Amino acid sequence: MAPDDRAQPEKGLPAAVVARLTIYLRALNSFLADGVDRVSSDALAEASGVSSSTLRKDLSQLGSYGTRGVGYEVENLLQHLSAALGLTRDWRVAIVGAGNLGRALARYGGFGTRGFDVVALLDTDPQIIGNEIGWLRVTDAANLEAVFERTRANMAVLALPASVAQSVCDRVVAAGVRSILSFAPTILQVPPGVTLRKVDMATELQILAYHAQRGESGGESGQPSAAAAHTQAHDDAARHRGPSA
Amino acid sequence: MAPDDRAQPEKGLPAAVVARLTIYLRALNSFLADGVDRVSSDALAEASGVSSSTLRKDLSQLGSYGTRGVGYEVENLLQHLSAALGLTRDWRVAIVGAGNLGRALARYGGFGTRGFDVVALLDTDPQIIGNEIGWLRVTDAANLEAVFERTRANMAVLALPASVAQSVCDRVVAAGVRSILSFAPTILQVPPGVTLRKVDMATELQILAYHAQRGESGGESGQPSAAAAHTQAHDDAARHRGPSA
DNA sequence: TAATGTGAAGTTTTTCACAGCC
DNA sequence: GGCTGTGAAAAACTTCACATTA
Repeated sequence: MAPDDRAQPEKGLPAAVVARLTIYLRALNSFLADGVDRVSSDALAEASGVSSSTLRKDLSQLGSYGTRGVGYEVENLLQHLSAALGLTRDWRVAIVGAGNLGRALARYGGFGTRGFDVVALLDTDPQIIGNEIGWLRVTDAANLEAVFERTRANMAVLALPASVAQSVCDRVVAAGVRSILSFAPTILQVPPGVTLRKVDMATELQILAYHAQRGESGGESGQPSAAAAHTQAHDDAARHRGPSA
Repeated sequence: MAPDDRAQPEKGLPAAVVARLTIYLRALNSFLADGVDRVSSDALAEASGVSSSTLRKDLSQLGSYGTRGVGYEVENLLQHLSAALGLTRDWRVAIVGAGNLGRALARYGGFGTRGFDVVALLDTDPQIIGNEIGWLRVTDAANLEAVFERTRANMAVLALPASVAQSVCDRVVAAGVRSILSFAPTILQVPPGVTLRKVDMATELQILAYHAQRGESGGESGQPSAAAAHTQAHDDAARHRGPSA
């Protein structure tokens, strides 16, 4: 049995690849908006800021969605990438923390590519609870568990000060959420089976500082390839372990 | 051979290492706040969510700042990490875009660990220009070049809609900034010599979706090590090329 | 004795180069 | 002819294991 083991998005993709797929997705959407029907691996790689070999290797892990001698059909590839990333179903996101950042995120209408519904916005501040932000009303974080159950939120975005981040994170996990995006400037611990990603301006600025500090070294400039001409930084690496069994 | 090529922070650190240094920095600050004087590589690794071998390898690239049989002095290591990351000098950050996100970032007082001064906040909206946000007054982005020169900003944070991000980015680069952190949900192209990092909720959610979609696979559970028990995702990878000469 | 620092081994990721197909 | 898909080579990164040193 099992005539074809290839093209199994369910099988487990390297973290670095997943991170790049999101970039390709954005580049493809951009091409689509410009009315471009087909792209070559070179063109897409250029727009994405990666090498064309990396791009082809990445895409080949999902299956053979290109046509030799021609390239990739933008819309088709977009479909397959979306499917691979799990964007065909809808995700219900609860934002915890309606301070400056939480409000900004909630109002951020173009919530990336669609597929992510913000279903709740919570806070503990009585002055903020009840306010209308975007299409949402801020609910009391004291009822976090109830709100998560009612809205069936399956992702949480933490827009909280560092001091309360861990305890709220624990409650969110206890409420059954296993995908968390934290904007809190602190290290969080989550149990196995929960995926946590972290976005942090301080970290990013520090990395920029490192590169700025050492100035641009007098690197050699003989690279005939145009593929390395631009600069783009991105992230990757998400670890998680199996269920507690 | 080559008796001592080590301990040269100026020599170029792997991108993955730089990303982790920022985590160690945060963990160390946390230890410091708790009044802890010394940490072992095991303890610091645990708090940072990495293996102790990785931690020691990383630190050894900076030099030998630990004491065998004892561990690392928190304050001392903090100093050395800060120096390695270029955080001993001050960086002047201009935030371009005073919409919801830009305002949130500007008000974000604990700007990570200190070392980053927000020196300007710019926008094009006449209704926003002149407003006071935090300790700043919003200035007209039409004068971007003048503002950057006057404030001697050497880092820029872009909190802009995708539609104008590239053109503003170009102006920022033309103004001489070579370190840019973009929150705009779009791919940006910058010339060689400029370091760009990108923070993007859509990307992060998509990566979470991927992991959530494939559920937690029934991985084998025989790992005796406790080092992999928690989950933390972080970023890395920043490419840049030599000066335009 | 305890815990760092580090060569060496192992694993993952990227690049190369070209076979295969349109 | 042109461009994808992919094995093989190269590079980067992580883990292991232990010599080393306070």
